[in-house]
Amino acid sequence: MLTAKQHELLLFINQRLDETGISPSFEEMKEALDLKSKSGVHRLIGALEERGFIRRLVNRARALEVMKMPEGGNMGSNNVARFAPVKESKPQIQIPVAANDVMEIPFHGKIAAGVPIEALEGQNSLSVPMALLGAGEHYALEVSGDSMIEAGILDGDYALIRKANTARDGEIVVALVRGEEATLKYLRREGQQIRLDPANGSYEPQYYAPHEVEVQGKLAGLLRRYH
Amino acid sequence: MLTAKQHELLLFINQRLDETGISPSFEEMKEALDLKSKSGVHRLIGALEERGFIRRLVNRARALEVMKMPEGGNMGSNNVARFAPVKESKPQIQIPVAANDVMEIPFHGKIAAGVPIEALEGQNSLSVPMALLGAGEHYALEVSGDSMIEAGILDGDYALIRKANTARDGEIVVALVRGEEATLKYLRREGQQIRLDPANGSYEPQYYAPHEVEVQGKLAGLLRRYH
DNA sequence: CCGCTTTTGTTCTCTAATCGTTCCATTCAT
DNA sequence: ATGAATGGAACGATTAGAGAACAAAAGCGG
Repeated sequence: MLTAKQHELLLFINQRLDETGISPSFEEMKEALDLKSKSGVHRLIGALEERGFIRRLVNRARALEVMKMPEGGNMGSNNVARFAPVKESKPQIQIPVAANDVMEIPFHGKIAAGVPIEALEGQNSLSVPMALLGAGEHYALEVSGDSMIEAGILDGDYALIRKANTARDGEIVVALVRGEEATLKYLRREGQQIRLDPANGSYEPQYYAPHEVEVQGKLAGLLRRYH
Repeated sequence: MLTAKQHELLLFINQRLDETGISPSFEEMKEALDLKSKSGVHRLIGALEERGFIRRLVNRARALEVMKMPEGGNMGSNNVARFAPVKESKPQIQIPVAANDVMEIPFHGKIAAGVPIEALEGQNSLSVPMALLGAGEHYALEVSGDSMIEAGILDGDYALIRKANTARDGEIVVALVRGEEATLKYLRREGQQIRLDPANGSYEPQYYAPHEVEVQGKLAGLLRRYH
């Protein structure tokens, strides 16, 4: 895979990086390889780069980085046992996912905005891993307010909702109340009434007649971003 | 990868972050490098950022963050055993998936499992919307336990972690304690001590000496699945 | 909440030294 | 000889240091 000189240079670079953390300059490499011109180093670097052993920023001073070492070459400063043969310790480029475990779902704006959801159909969409969703049709909402914090749902979170007209007791649903207000709540039935339960001690459960509440979907997943 | 000055500055930043938790200002860095103008510092910072060693918020005071350290450079707080093999010193490149705004990140198992994270490198991976991540290298962990429930992080959630060696006060980090136990906690500095704060009234904050705690990353996002 | 001051970060211009790139002549080994 | 490796030197780009003016945040007092 490598010529003697290339191997020697690679070893030198790695050693320097390891000892000082500073890449050698072409001049220094020239010295180390006992060459009399930098042009040779330039070619060797090119070869090493082409073969994927090093990476670099062109035209930048001392901007070398060792990507992998040939078999037998010790690398790294870790004095601890080296578990993996160097080879596999540098998984190279990550293979792009075959877009099939990802799903684009529409983003419908904020919930608890006092507006029925369907109203604000934006064309924004969000890509989410399919693993978070099940079968069925989904959409996303941004959670507004703190009424569900005790369920670990915070202001600003993105709720992934599976469309549904019904839900079982205790599930978290998007409920449209009197055609006006969409909220995310625990759904519970109590006798002839529907009870929407927030998960926050400072809010009270709300009771409605069945015809006042329309289930628009149930919570299937949650995304949060920490800035 | 680095020139001498860049290396020196990086070491200084890392040390300061490690000791005080506060990034140095340009003025302080100027002094530390024995310069007479801040413009040089500015250029060095730019170079370090370009090379991925630090991250920063432009126009924000003292908003530096060390992403990785060069080989051979001792990373401040870990005088403790370093278990992680080479991996972390040579991060692989994360490639945004074809046109989509989705990224594959490695899944490293459960946290709070009593084992350093790097140790249980599976090759599992998770696709997450890029919108949830920022720049940098990320990985995912499954949250185990209820120590962070008051922060809306529940048992079974997937935490998306951005690799980093430092964090600011109040951030949620993956902390490796004494090289043994990895936990997700609020990081706070109290005098000469590191305080790891759970978000659960039934748990007590824990105090450690700086060298006992190694920050392995900070919380960047969260995924949850409702069955 | 407004305006003021201080701190901190950004940009620009010069100058000098270091560093990387390129092209071409030369040498070496088969 | 002939292809590959080497040497040499000119050239251009980056890095670095200094100084100053400017812009943007943060803190403060009213």
